[in-house]
Amino acid sequence: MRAALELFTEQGYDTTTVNEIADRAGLTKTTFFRHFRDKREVLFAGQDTHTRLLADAIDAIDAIDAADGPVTPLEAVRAALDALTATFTDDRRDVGTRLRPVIAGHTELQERAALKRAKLTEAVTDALHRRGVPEPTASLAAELGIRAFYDAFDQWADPASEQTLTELTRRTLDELRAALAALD
Amino acid sequence: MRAALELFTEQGYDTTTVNEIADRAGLTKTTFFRHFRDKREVLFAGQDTHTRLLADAIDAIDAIDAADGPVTPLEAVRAALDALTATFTDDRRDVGTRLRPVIAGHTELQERAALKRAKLTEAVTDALHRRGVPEPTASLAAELGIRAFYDAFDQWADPASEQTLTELTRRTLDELRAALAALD
DNA sequence: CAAAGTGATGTGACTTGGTACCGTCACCGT
DNA sequence: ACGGTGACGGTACCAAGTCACATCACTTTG
Repeated sequence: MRAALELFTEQGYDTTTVNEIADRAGLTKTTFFRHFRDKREVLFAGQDTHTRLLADAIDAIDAIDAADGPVTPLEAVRAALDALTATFTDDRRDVGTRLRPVIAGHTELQERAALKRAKLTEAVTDALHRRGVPEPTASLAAELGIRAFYDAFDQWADPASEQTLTELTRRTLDELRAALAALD
Repeated sequence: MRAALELFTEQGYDTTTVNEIADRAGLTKTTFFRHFRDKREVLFAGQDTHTRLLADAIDAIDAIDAADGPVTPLEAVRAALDALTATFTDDRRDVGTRLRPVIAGHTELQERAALKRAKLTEAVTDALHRRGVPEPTASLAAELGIRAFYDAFDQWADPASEQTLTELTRRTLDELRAALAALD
């Protein structure tokens, strides 16, 4: 993954061949494809981790319910986002910074990103279903939360920003919720 | 496009080569790629038409403003959806019906679909911006509308359904709006 | 302790999506 | 009759992605 990101930023995404990536990593093309479904996937690995993080956080709420009374869907989403964003420590910020322009410049990568986002939303939606939240409330809450995450990530990836991704996400979610009330 | 959809349903998406599609259409591989960016695109052509339809409908509202007073963002979105869904006449329903399972079975196609959806949302968002709707209101209204369209399309593609896509979309949008109010 | 199993990697051949370049042909305006 | 334009065919080529087979380290088992 490191080798790939380096080469992509050095010489561009489409002018880098999988063979080059594998060479720099000290591997072969075949081995590369054993770890990544395709060339794009090397930039999006870790998605499974993220979906699990979100789902587990929501599933873990049950214990709290009994103690502090019912947890609303948006509160559950907030908890899930806290769990997810906590893993984005400050030393990984530059990865996001370098990743963004590469994705922005290539449609095939935007497609993968769009699907990954949809899968995250789906994971949160399913987890909310497991808590008994009905449709379409569950997916609306999920969409709002995931959107807050992505909006916040965009700010976080900016080197000028100094806040935690957790803080940014929380604030963004609050702003979105406020804007919703004014929708109609 | 017809040749492609036929072959995909007959023998599966990945077992059909571009050469076969071109052959059945009486063309060559080269000509195929002159019309479609890649193999997937043959199933998603018309996206440009849809984005233009949505954007134009919203841009056309200005004339109405003066007459009947201000139009809210969601009303503008509703008008855009009416313009879009009006083009899905009943004789095109079976295309949607056959398209759905093909896309559902292939990740690469879901990616393209996810990006197309994002692009539609973006088009609506931009059009709302042109009307002076600020962020994040504009994109929230856009997301809600596009989601209503896709949810409704899913019902419409079901052969059992007998309603117009316009009707289904309108009703879905109303339901989503109602669920929003109950979000928190 | 040897044999067999397991999992990660390498090797090379192959298919196919996708691009580049060039030639041909029809149509159109002058 | 002439040159321009646009759509198409043909060929060669590159790189993504697959597959079958071999190797090697490590572990499990009799």
